[in-house]
Amino acid sequence: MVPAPTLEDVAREAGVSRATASRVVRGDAQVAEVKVAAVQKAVRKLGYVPHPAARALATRQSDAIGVLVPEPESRIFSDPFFASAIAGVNRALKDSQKQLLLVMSGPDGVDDRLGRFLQQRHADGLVVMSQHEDPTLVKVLRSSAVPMVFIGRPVGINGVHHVDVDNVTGGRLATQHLIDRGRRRIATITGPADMAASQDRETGWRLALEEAGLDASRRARGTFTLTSGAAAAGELLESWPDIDGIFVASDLMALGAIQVLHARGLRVPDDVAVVGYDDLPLAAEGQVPLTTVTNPVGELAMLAMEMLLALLQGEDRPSKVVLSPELRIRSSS
Amino acid sequence: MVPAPTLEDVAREAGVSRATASRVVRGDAQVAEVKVAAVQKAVRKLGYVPHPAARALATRQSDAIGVLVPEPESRIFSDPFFASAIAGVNRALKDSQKQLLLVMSGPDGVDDRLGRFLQQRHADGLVVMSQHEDPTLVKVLRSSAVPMVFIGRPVGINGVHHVDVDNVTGGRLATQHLIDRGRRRIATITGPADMAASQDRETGWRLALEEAGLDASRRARGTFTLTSGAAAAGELLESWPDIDGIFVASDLMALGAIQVLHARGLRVPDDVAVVGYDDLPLAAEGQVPLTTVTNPVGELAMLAMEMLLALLQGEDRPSKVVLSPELRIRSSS
DNA sequence: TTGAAAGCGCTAACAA
DNA sequence: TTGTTAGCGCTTTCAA
Repeated sequence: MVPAPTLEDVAREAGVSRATASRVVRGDAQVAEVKVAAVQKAVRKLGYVPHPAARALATRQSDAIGVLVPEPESRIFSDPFFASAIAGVNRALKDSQKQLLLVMSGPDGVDDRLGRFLQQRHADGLVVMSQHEDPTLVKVLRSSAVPMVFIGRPVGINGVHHVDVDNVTGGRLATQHLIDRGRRRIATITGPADMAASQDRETGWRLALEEAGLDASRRARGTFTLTSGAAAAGELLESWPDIDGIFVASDLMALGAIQVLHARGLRVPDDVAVVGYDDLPLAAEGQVPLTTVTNPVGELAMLAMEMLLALLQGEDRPSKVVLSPELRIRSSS
Repeated sequence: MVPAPTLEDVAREAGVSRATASRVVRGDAQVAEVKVAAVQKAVRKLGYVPHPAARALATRQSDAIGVLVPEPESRIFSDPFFASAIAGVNRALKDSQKQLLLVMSGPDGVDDRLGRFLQQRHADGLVVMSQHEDPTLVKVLRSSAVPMVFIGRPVGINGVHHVDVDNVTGGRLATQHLIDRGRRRIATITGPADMAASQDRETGWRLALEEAGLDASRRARGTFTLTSGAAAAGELLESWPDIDGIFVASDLMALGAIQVLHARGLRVPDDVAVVGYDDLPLAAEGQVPLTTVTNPVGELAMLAMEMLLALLQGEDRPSKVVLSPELRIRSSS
C-alpha cells in the first residue's frame, strides 16, 4: 500500500512551497495564474486528496455535521418520517462538501456515546430531530457548545434555533374537517406524550372540539407506529363504542387503526371517519386513501440544515421558522 | 467557548509526561499504579476527551468503519432489510469504540463521493451491502486498498471476503414446499436481475421445478419493493392466469402480490399459494400470515463486521462464510 | 504574491 | 517504567 501523496509532494512536483500549494487546493485568493496551473497539474498527476484529519487538526473544524436522531435504529429505519427528514437534510448538504454523520441512540436509549461524540468535536454542528423529553439528552445538549438546530419544537431547552410546523393548527384542521363532515363523537389517537408534535396535535384536536361544544375525552395513546395505532383503536372502541370519527396523529397509526376498524366490521368512512397526519405517499396508496394533514418534513429538514450552515458561517438567523400545514381530503373521511 | 483540555494539560495536572498520560489514556501496558491513578484523576477533573483528528493523524487510522449501501435513501429507509443489516453491523461494533459511517448513494447513483471517501481514508475498513453490478462501483472498490467485507455474494469482484446465505437453497426450499403442497403451475417474482440474491433465489426456484419435471417459465421481475411486487403479480396473472403458486423473492413484494391477488378475487392460499422470502416481522403480522424463508440479515451483518474487525487486527479469516436458510410455514401456502 | 516556520493534539520510537 | 523528541499532513501567521 503506497503512502498517499501529501501536500508536500504536490508542492515539490509543482515547484512551489507547501503554503502556496495549500492556497491553490483551498481555492484561496491571490496566487499567480501560472502557479495555480502548476499546482493543479501536480494534484491531478499525483492523484492528491487532502487528508481530512490533518485538515481538521489544523483548522479545528471537522467539516462534518451530525444529525442526531434519539431513536433506536429499528424505528429510524421503519418510519418513513426519518427517510424524508434525512433526505431533506442531505439535500441541503448537497453542495457543501460536508460529511453527514448519523447519530442514533442504541436500543437502550441515549447513552454517553452522544456526549463523547459532541465533546470530541466530531461535528461542527448538529441537527436534532424527534426529540423526546429525556433529561439526560437535554443535559448533554444544553452543556454542549456545538451550534445546533432542532427540527420540531425543542422540549426542555429554551432559546435554541429550530424549525417547526404548526401542529396545533394541523390538529385543528383535521378535527374541524371531521366536525364539518357531521361527526360528533370524535376521538383521537395521539403520539407519545413526551413529544412536542404529539402534544400540539392533541391540543389542536381539543381546541376544535371545545369550540364546537363537543366532548374531548375520547383519547388513546400510541407511539407513532402502525401496531400502536391498531392497539389504540382497539382501546378506543372498547371504551367508546359510539365513536364516529378519529383524528389519528400519524398516517402509520391511522393505517393500523383502519385495519382494526375493518376487522370489527366497521366501514371507513361510513361508520367511522378517519383523518391521519403526515401525508405519506403510503396514505394515498392504501385500500382506503387517507384524508390527512401535510407534514413537510423534508422541507423542514432542509430548512434546518440551511439554517445550521448559515449559523456556522456566522450569519445571523431568526431563531424560529414555522411552516403551515394543509389538509388533504381523500376518501377516509 | 473555552478550549478543550489537551493531553498536555492532563499531563501537567498529573505531574507526568505527555507520553505517560497518553499511555494511561490508551490503557497501554506498564505504567506505575500511582501514575495511572494520578492521570485518571486529572482526566476526570479536566473532563478530558481525546481529539479524534489528532489521534487519526498520528496513528494513520480513522477509528471509523464505513458501511456502504449503494442505494438511494428512499430505499434504505423504507426497506426493513437495511434496518436489520445496520442494526447487526452496529451490534458487532458495540464495544469496539469505532464510529460507524453510513455511506449511501445519492438519488443519481454512485457518484465520485464514494471514491473520495475511500481515498480520504475516512474509514479504516468497509462493509459493503446490497451490491449491484455497477461498473463504476466495482472499479472504485477494486482500486481501493481499504479492507472490506461484503454482505452477500460480491458481483464483479473476486477473492474478496464476504458472508452470505445460501439463496439457491432458499429458493429451492420455498419452491419445493409449494410442490409438496400440490401446486403445479408455480411462478416466481424475482428481484433485480443485477443482484446476486435475486439470481440465486431464482436459480433455486428453477432447479426445484426442473427436478420435479415442472415448467419454469412463469416469471416476472420486481425490484424488492412492495409496489414492484404488486406490478409483477399483475403481469404474471396477465400472462399465465392459471398460476396456482408463486415464490416471491421478498416478503415486501409478496405483500404487494397478495394485495393484487385479493383485488382480483383470488384467495390465498386456496387459489394461489404464496411463499415470500426474508421472514420479516411484517410477514407474520399481515392479514395472511406469510410462509417465507428466513434471511438472517442481522446475523449476517454482525458476522461481516466481526470479520472486518478481525481482518483489521491482522487476523487471518476464511474469506467466505455461508449461512443456511430455513422455511417458515404459515398460512399463505 | 510567496515562502518559512510555527503549530493543531496526539502517538511511538528511542533513550534513559 | 518513564520522558524526550520527532513526526502525522495540513493551515496560517508573519516577513520578505
